[in-house]
Amino acid sequence: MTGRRGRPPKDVLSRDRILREALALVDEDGLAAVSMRKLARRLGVDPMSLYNHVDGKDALLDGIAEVLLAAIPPPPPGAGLRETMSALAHGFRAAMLGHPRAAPLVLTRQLASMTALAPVEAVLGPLLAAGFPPDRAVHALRAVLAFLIGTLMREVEAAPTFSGTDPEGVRRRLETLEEAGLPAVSAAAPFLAVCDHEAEFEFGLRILLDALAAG
Amino acid sequence: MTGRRGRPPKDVLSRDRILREALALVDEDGLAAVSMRKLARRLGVDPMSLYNHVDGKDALLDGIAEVLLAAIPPPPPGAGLRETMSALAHGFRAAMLGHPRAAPLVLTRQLASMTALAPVEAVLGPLLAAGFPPDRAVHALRAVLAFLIGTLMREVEAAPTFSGTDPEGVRRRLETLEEAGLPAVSAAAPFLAVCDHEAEFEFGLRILLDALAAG
DNA sequence: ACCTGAACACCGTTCAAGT
DNA sequence: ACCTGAACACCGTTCAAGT
Repeated sequence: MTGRRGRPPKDVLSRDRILREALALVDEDGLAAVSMRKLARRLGVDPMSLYNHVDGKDALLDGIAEVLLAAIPPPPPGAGLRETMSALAHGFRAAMLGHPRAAPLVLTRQLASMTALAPVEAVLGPLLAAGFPPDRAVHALRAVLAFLIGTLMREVEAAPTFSGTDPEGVRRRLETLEEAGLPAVSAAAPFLAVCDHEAEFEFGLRILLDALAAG
Repeated sequence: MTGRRGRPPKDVLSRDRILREALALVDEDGLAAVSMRKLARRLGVDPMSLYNHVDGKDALLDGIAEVLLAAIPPPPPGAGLRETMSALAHGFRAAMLGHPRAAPLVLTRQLASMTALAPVEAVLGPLLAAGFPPDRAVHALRAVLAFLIGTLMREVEAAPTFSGTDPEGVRRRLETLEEAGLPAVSAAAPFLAVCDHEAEFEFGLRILLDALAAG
């Protein structure tokens, strides 16, 4: 009952509030725009106050990455191996696309925290239950994860025109590809000039899950 | 014959010399240490002189990435589809491992230059020759590339201890994994605590090439 | 055409001081 | 325990001046 009457107890600083505001800053202005000073300004606070809750800029970026990771929903409990892996892969993608400008933090950093271990457990459980020996289960997990990281990196870094929405951008890209004078590139130019990220994602994921089911 | 007598014509600045020195700087001190000023100091030149040859820091980083890409050897000319793709994949990996601290520049950036198009041509040619329709050839290329980017990112960002060389680091990691109290993670902990990057690379590559050959 | 140096508007972080 | 502000050692890049 104490400290909670009248208006809220004060918009006090906290690790949580700092991370939320930092994510908003990345969403709005991109990763390059993140600075301790600018973040402090947004929070109406002295830059050095942040250091009471966050262990420097690098730890701040790790923190943002963990917020993104935490947004991956757990897979449906009763599901089989393939459905579980597919659900987690789609959940991962959705979490990254929810904050495309922050996604490279997840895709680029080696995260050691517990938050990163939850999805690992969620994949490994069904793999072991399906009879995979632990070493092969880890192999499978890592192969799929590598693919996910690679495709999502392409998707979030891609210029919006690469998705094919902007016909002028596509035309320019087509032109560049043809001008290169490389025969195979020219022949495939219409397909190189655009990228249906979702289709690429589904294609690669299917191939990998098929291979794991077979192998 | 002019300007080449006595000692060399002067250790003059050039885009090439700048990129080589920048790569050396990344190799020695890491990406975070790269600054226009420090690079200029190494070259014995005013920072602003760099701008006569390179279009700012971002273009410099793109330039370094292109130097790395250019180191991928062309595949053996007479080879079949699978051998060609395998050779390029291994060449890509070798190029990144030659400069692990600079590799994220390649793995992270969308490169539009001609240098990036040469390997694409080298893959697409055999794919089309093998009868792949252009759209499926591009699909295949992108799936493999996504996997390569993901695995190599893991490999170059990994702490050296993750490779299993340092038994003390492995023990600490094992402990963390067991302490998490996640059953599947605990069961697979010995395999999660280390990573044989080469084996992971070969495993994923084989799966993908098999799938493409079959499909 | 290329190089220079001063200047501007920023950075992350340490440290001593406050409450 | 948390917040502050000055200070230090840096940044990338613009601009006017030199050769």
